Amino acid sequence: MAHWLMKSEPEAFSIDDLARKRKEAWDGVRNYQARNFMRDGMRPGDKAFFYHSNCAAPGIVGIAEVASAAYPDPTQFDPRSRHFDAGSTRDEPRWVLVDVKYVRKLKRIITLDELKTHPELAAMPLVQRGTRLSVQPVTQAQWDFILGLE
DNA sequence: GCCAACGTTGGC
DNA sequence: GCCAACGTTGGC
Repeated sequence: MAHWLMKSEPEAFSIDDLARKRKEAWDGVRNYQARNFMRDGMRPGDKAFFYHSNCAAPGIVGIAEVASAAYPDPTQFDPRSRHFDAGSTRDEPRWVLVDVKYVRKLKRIITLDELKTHPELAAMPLVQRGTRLSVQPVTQAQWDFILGLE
């Protein structure tokens, strides 16, 4: 079973929002690399760190579970959506999403600052300069190490 | 196919 | 709100 990290701006959708809704379609991903991870890598049952980005204290705040295979993101077909993509068709959708369901919050936020201090995590795209990938793989070793920090 | 311009991400 | 870094677009 693979592990992942998924970023969300808490102002748009936070771990508490997921806790309340239990399950959410992870729409709006418009980056090919992130899409490919969802489409080709994710399987139901995979676990993912829920990461809060673009906020006062960026960091890992919880755990979610992949709850579906990848399927077309409906927002790409909706002209009123900010994620609308005029170049995508229903026959050949460009963007996909997965459903994610709430597992739990961490006992505390493990901040980006803290993650950066550990050499064990230096290979994570998350801590590398200039990387903006919003869906990224996490190795078993990194996963276990981070949970050990909790 | 190059690359400048543009838009977005996301830490700070 | 700023701005560095990056990905995408589109003219040529």
